[in-house]
This record gives sequence, structure tokens and C-alpha cells, in this order.
Amino acid sequence: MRWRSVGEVNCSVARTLAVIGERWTMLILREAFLGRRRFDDFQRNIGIARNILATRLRALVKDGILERSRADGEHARVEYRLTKKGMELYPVLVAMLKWGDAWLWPAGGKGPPLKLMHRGCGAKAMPALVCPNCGDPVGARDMIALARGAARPAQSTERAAHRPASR
Amino acid sequence: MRWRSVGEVNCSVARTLAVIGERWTMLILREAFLGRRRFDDFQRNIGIARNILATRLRALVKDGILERSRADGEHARVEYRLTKKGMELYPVLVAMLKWGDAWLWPAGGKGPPLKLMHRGCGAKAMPALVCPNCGDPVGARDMIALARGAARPAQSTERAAHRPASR
DNA sequence: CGCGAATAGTTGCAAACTACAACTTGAGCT
DNA sequence: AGCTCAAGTTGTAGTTTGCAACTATTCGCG
Repeated sequence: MRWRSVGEVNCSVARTLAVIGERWTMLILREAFLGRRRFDDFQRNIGIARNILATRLRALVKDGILERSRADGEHARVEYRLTKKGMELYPVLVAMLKWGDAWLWPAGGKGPPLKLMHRGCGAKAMPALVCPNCGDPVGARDMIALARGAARPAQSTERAAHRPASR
Repeated sequence: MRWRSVGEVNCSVARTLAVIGERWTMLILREAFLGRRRFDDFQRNIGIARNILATRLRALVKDGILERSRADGEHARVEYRLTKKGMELYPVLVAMLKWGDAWLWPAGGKGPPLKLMHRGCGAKAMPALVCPNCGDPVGARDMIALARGAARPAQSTERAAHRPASR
């Protein structure tokens, strides 16, 4: 398969990657979530080449993640802002941020540069993933994937069909 | 900046992307979380070219996400399994899955192929992101990013330094 | 032992993508 | 008109990806 057709695969992860999986795209979204809206701000803060940025922004607009508007008044100022669809990518970004904070800062070093604070209660803490039903935190081993229709987990095919007689 | 040095940037998102941000990598992890462990299983299920898969697997092992072991007994069977560090990438995958489920399946179509079930309580539902302190669900607008040290949000620089006299 | 099948890769090459820097376009200011 | 700024586009060189065929190692079996 070519990467080009990864968006047509019958899997939400693959389709999501077709939208946000290109190099640089998540960094553009990071900036967008921090409130950045202008071409040159993105370009300077990320350090991305201008043509690549232009291409990515165009794709994100086409996919409905960002909205492009010509804010008239000052020069040719163009703004890119997150749509609702884009806003809802926040959990993806936070999950990356949290994992990076936990695993990618060597003990001797300075530690990650950002902390998150919950507006509602004032807690300075990373959001956690929980079961919406019982409220317990969930990790990889707490969830089972069920294929549509099937009543059983969509688990490993593991040595199924071939080698029918030999064991 | 080259993509090569994105891992040295002072940002957990950028560093995380240096590890899992290459094309195909998250699809390899999807398979790993579904219980797949073997080279050919990854290759067939994802549809990735073999050389690319080999390169990605090597990188994931080097980064401590997967562990390579030569399970002796059958042929030259090699296994790749998630480490603890790798397991903790689950929230990233789930966030993508959830967003894809919500936004990438046209109304007329068949809908996403996987559902998740919580082992603990049996609920069939996607995990949600909540504040660990108060338990409220959080979205992009509910959190504020604070730069280390600084007491104020790490928000947009927006027309700050230059243009000092003209307004 | 020697053979064929299974598994896990590697290699060579063409096509596609990325990066850099310089250039273009269009709007507003004076 | 001429200057500046923001937002791209273009040309070109370098890097990465994808395909298909090839190699290497192990196992089971006669």
C-alpha cells in the first residue's frame, strides 16, 4: 500500500493518520492550540520550511481542521484557526505531551517546559484517560477491542490457518 | 529545521513525534496493541513495504518501544512486543481512534470496524479525557498551558515586539 | 546429511517528498 | 509612486519511500 491511500483503509487510526500523520502537522496543531494563527508565527516557532508549511496548511484547511480567513484591516493578514473538528484533536496532542513528559526527559536535565492547568478546578495536572462508565483510569491492558458484529476480541490471528495438522 | 533534529527541541510533543511521528509507525503500534508480534503479520496487515517495516521496527526497538526476542522453538521466529514505555502510548492511539470514529465515517457508510470494551466494568465505550483532580471531562478550552517558571499562560506572542511606536 | 518451506530481513533503483533560499504577489502606509 | 510587510510560490538539490527480487538462517523430514 502507498501512504497515499492510507485514508481509505477500514480503520479509524489509519484514517486519522491520513489527516494528521504527515511530518510537521502535529507541530502546526500544537502551535494552533497555543493560540498561534499566522503564517509567519507558525513558520518561526516551528522552524518549518515555508513551502512545506503552505502545503500543510492547505491540507488542514481542506480537511476541515483549520479555517482560513482574511482578517482585513492590517496588510494582507491571513488567519488560520481551529474548527470544532480541529479542537477535538486536543486529546491526541495531550496524550503525546503527557507521554513525552513521562519518558523523554533525562533525569539530569531540566524537564519539560510546559505544565497544564485545569481552568475548572485549578489543578496543575495532565488529564487522564478513564472509562466514561465507571470512571476508572484505563491503560492498554484494561480495554478489549471488539470487531464490529463479532462478539469476540479482534485479537491476534496467531498461527491459525496454516499448519493445520502439525500440532 | 530539519525533521532529523525535531527530537532535540525543547517540547515534549516534538520529542514524542521524533519517536512515533514517522509514517507507518502508529500503524505498527496499532497492530502491536492488537497482539501482533511477528514481522510478516505486521507486513501483511498494514500493507507496508518490507524494508520500511524493517527500518521502523529497528527504530522502535532502539527507542525502547518494542522489544525484539528470538523465540526459539519454531523456525527463526522473532517477536516484537511492547515494553512498558510502549504500552503507555496507548492513550495516543485511543485518542486517534476516537477522533477518527467521530469525524471520518460518512453518515451513509458502514461506520468504524472496532469498538472498545472496558474489562473492568464491561462498558462498551471510548475512554474519555478527564481532569485527574476533579474528574470533569476536559477539552481544548478547559486547559491552560503554563510555561515552566512563568506564572502566566504560554499563549500567543501576537504582535508584541515589533511595531513599538505605531500603536 | 541434504532438501524444501517458512521467516526475517537486505539490496538496487525509480518515483515521490522535503528543505533551503530567493523570488513573486498583493495590500496598506506615507 | 515607492516602501514595507505578510503570505505564499518557484527552482533545485538532497533525502526518503515503495516495489520487487534476492539473501540468510532455521526447522522438519526422509
